[in-house]
Amino acid sequence: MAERNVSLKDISVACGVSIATVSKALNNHSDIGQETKEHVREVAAKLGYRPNAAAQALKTNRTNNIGVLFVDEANSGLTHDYFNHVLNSFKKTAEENGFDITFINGGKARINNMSYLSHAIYRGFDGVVIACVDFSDPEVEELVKSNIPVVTIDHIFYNRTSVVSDNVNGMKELVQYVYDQGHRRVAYVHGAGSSVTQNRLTSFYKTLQELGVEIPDEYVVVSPYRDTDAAFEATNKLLDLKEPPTCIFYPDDFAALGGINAIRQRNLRIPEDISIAGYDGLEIAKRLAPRLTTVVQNSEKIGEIAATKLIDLINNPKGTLVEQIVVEGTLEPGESVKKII
Amino acid sequence: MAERNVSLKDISVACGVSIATVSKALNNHSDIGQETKEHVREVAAKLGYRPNAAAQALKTNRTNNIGVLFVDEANSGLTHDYFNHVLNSFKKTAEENGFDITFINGGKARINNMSYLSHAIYRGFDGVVIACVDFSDPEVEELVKSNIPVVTIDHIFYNRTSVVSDNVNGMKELVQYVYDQGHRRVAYVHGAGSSVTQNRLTSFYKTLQELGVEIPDEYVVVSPYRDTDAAFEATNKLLDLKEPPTCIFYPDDFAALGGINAIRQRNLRIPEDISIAGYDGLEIAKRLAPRLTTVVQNSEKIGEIAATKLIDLINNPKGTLVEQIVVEGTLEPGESVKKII
DNA sequence: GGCATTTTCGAAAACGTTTTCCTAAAATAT
DNA sequence: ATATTTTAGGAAAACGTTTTCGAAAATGCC
Repeated sequence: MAERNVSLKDISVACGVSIATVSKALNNHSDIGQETKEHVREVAAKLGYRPNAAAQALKTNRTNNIGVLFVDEANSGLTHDYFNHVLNSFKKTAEENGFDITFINGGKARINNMSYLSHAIYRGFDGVVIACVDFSDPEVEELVKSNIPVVTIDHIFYNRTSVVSDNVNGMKELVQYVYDQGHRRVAYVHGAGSSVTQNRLTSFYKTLQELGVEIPDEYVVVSPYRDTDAAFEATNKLLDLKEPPTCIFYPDDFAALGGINAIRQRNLRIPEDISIAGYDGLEIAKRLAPRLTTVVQNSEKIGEIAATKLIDLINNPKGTLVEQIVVEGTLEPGESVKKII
Repeated sequence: MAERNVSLKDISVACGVSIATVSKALNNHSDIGQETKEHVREVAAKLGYRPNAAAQALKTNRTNNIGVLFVDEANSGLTHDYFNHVLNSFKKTAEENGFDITFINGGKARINNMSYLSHAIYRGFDGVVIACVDFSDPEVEELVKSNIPVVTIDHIFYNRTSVVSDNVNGMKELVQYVYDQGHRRVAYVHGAGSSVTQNRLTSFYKTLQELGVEIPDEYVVVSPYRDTDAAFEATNKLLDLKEPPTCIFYPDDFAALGGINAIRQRNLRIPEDISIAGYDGLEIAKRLAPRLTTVVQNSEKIGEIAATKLIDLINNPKGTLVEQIVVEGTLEPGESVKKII
């Protein structure tokens, strides 16, 4: 930080014009002559000028910066295999539109112990994307009620645009597929806690009901989302039943790994002895042997749409309508569900 | 953005003191009386004051913001399972120290087509962490030669502090382990391109040489890092040899999955018919059956140290010494290497 | 009570922009 | 030739802070 960065003033003295002229020339205003524009730009380039984001933000109230709220219970937002795909896609299209991305930090590690909203105001984010958090957190609510443009992912707030994966339809297809393979005794390891998993569970029940399949209460057991060890336990519980299921649904692919381990430990084979299905369509689902039957969520599209919508909102806060966008997933049959008869 | 945010001036009129006094009161300067301090703070809280980062940055030349350069060839930075663990850990300790994190965007999606350095200067990052990029990129070099505090991860630049995973020793232990299990015909799928994979390869050669094991040239085949399909092909090439290896090393756990698929496709069993080893220690390594023999890198520690060192550098640019920190990994024996004899 | 300190506070400049008006000159019209 | 319009550029305020320096008020000391 020894030498100062070159500023508009430096260019202005080098060019013999005013600061205003330099600013307007660089921003291509119409009230500056063509040759002065070119001259100013040349000198700016020669001097190695780079604009100062802080000064611009201070003056214009625009930062070209989007806040990302991406915290889950385990504080593992970035290592969450589904959400980091969403985020990566979000980041890509945000950057293509000239926006940077910075995290709104959570947990106890806050700057100055600021709330999410305070943090967003402090940094002057033009907009905020919320995903992968505890949506019942009052601080999230505070943020959602603010007048900062917000897009939520995989959760719907009244009066805010959101983009959600179609868990209802995805689960419906998955259940239908398993049913079509002949399974009637199906169990569900339910990853309680979020509207996402709740939607999946509800759809699970509803679809089976429509198909005329009844499932005993003990076929539905709760286990935290994305927790292989808990899924391991839950699976054992199911396998210990006097009449165990022929197929087990997991709340996510990762949890399915826990199930696989429990099953293998009993020297049972997948899918010959018992079938399983995951959800998410993570990379590993394809790579496992046997390939996991799952629903692959279109994380790329979700991130892209979220970014596009948020930027629309930023550029036109009043004129952009609030909407709920549902992104379809696709059933990936895999090999982990056996065809019965 | 309807209503203006409350500023120091608002507090100053509400309190009947000057702006300077308000600023000093909030920043706890010693030349403000205790009661005025308290009064100012009360009013500030009541009014819902939040500082303005842009104004502070403009005045102080500090942003409390760290730039993250995290781009790989496939532009999959965030979905890279090793690096997102590193980043997650980096983020955590940075935030604990009052720093935010924003990405320096790469690819063709640059704001105003700025170079990495320009972007960093534009945003006024207090420091930058570089990882997971093409380190031979001239733009990276430009950034590294600048006077912005920089810490690099898994790559060493002269005169910059770096924190690297000990790939040399890790690979040495892994080779030694495989050797101890009785393997003498070992092959290597080399993920060319980075100093990381280069170090692993070199260590592979060196350790075998020390052990008196010679390996034919065709036992080393190149394949891109983290590419399951390419690893699939590479594995097939190795299995087609008249005298195939008894154990295959992969450049990373992910690539190992490609190998597993190739092996399984031939109805060979792991490890009974052929042994394999990965590198990285990703979550999946533990979850595969059989559990993958690998070296687990201490991604959490790497991220934490990188953040700590960068912040040291930021807070004391002259007084902090440049160093290369090597973080040990740990051998995870797993079950994918068979004991011969 | 007078002097020297110490404490407490404020005026003002500065950081690097953008933008609103305003003016002077140049171009055009009459 | 004069009147009118257009074009090109500048002065200055403003955004919200921090910080320097100086001044006034309070306190200490004899």
